[in-house]
Amino acid sequence: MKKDRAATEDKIYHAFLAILKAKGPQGMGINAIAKEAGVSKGLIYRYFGGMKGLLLQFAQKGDFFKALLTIDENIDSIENLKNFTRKGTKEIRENILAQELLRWQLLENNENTKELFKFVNTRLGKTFKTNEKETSLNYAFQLMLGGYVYFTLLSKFNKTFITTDLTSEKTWENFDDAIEKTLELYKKI
Amino acid sequence: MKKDRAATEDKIYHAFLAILKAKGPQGMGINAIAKEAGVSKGLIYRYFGGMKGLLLQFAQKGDFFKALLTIDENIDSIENLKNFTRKGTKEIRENILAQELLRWQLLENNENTKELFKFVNTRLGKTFKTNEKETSLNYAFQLMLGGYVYFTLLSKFNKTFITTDLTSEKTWENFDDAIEKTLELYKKI
DNA sequence: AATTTTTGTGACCGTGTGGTTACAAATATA
DNA sequence: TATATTTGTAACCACACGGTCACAAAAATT
Repeated sequence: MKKDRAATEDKIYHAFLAILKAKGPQGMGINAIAKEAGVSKGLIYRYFGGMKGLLLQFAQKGDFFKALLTIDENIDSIENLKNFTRKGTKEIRENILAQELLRWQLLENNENTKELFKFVNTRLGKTFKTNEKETSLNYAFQLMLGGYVYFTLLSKFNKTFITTDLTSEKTWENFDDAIEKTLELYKKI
Repeated sequence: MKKDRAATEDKIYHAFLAILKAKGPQGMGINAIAKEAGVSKGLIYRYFGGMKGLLLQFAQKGDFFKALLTIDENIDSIENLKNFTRKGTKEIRENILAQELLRWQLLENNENTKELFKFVNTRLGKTFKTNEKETSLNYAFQLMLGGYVYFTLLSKFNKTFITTDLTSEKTWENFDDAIEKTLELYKKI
């Protein structure tokens, strides 16, 4: 049998990503990862230091919010907010890894995930620099983005939110338009 | 030993509620409920038909969104939306049972929870009658309410969202104000 | 070539899970 | 009072979990 530590670590790490994408935080576990990687779970402890170390590695590599990182425009004007929104909402709905991370944050914050979430938040803070002024616009914008995340996460297991069809592409366009429209209303005052 | 089926069923049901409130969907399980109720778990199967039946019972009793049910004003004008918002956001942040239900909806939708969530949604649909016109206002309002829910759920395990302090009462007032302000902007057009 | 170190495996442990069942105690019925 | 029925318990099952460990195979070192 061929032995290659680097390759094995890779297998483990990518199995971790695959599990997170496919099963979400619920399906995440040492056994599942080991099985997916086709490797003895002892190696996860030896090479990564168990789940905690694995999550830390994931955090430091930063394999999430990838596309959002390319947005380095300052978000100070409403016009820039609008640009950010389109890219941001698109990213959120396409990046399943990010979705599962955001879902995870709603479930727990234990010794294992603590460091990971700290990384996630600083990373988010870097890209999502709202103007620090405590304006209604700022809070309204945060609420709408939060709602976008909420509905995105909800859509995994629910077809509708009350009467709103979460499976329809038109719905998401309407959400986008509504954010834009709202920003324009604030622009006028 | 005294034997009283009705009393036992009550113990089980209230243990279920207590567990859901205290531990959330994650801590929910037959063993935990039986232990909390101080009763043999076999009775949960005999009297309720296991977790599925227990959830169904919970759904039919409708012990959630209690306060929201008292809001029977029609939400057709923006002024009514504003009233609804204050009461609605207050309810969301105070009703822990509702929070854990909403959290649950983000995690799974299996054979057990299926019927429960259906009930939850129809119940929500009854109280949360937005105007069915597909206006930007409507979508913006939904997004902001969704964001409110999102941040509420997030606040259980996270002190902040990026730089926004989720533990500060002022923050939630700002959110409320932002919604109201936004609605007023829409009112003017 | 002989020895040490690294890599990988599979069995094992304790614990917790959902679910069933045999049996005893209490209650209702006759 | 004797008999049937309901209520409750505790043991038990198979399984999955995280975690450890002794041991063998491969690779590196001497």
